[in-house]
Amino acid sequence: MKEIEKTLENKSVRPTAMRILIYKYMAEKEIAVALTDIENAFAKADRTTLYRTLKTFEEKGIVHQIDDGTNISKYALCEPGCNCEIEQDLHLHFHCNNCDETVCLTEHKIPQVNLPDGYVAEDANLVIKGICEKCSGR
Amino acid sequence: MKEIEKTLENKSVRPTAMRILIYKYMAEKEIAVALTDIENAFAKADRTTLYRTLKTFEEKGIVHQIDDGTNISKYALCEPGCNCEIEQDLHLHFHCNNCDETVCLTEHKIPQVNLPDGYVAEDANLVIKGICEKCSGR
DNA sequence: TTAAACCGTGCAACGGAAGTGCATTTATCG
DNA sequence: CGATAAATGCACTTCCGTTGCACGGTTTAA
Repeated sequence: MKEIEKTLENKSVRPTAMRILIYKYMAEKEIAVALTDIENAFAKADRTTLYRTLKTFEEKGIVHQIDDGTNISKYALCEPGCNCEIEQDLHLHFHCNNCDETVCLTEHKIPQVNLPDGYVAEDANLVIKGICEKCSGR
Repeated sequence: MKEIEKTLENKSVRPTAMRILIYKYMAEKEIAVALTDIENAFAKADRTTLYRTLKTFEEKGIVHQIDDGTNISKYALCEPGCNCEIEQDLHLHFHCNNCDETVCLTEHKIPQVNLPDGYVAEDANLVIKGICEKCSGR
């Protein structure tokens, strides 16, 4: 718990109770979460607060936003040392068509792609869809 | 014009006036279009019709849906011989951070990715974001 | 040919999610 | 303690995707 406080402070985010709880919630979940998920988990909290908390976390590099093709923004904690903004650091995401969960495959980086002349890459997003470990029965 | 009719019929879609127009519009545009784009282009047509037309087109393999990370579904015509459903055929998409346009890079396929044990890939989506040819000034 | 079935289209409305403005509370600093 | 800024909560708006229903034209079957 104290660790979370420290983590937030290191990223220059004030460790309020709400923020610590949200961080904790995301740390326990191993999958990417949507705003609605957090909303349901914390019935007490207002959606706006959660919304802005996620925005703040994202700006400060605490979480990264994931677009898994469901048209619902998901978020996941950045691994220690994750530099989302650097292209080489971009890992891919896996979305399960069965359980509808999205996970970070942190170890799997997005392969380098050669673009046509004139195109400049700044960011990349790769989502693989299929059946996840849990649902495939290994 | 007659060609479009034929194309639609070949895909077992009845070539109504509306559908031909929409097809024509998408063929002329070289970028992926959102429902709203079409809506603005055809002020007369109802949103629902366009929506369902796109759905139909998608089911019949005339267009493919593109998720470029803007949380707005875009659509683009399939190239002749495009088999969107087959993983090997998946091309990548480029979204320009400047002009906000999304294009298909049909020639650029999504590289094969090794997944952890237990994960089964069925589909993939790769979007590169950056500056497009037009905006980079070559 | 006429009736029935089907399909395409249009109108209205709903629901979910993102986002904004403003008031209020809470924390920080002098 | 008081002033200032940050965080939170409430209300509301907008946008997009989606659905239900009704009308009209076209196709199909008797």
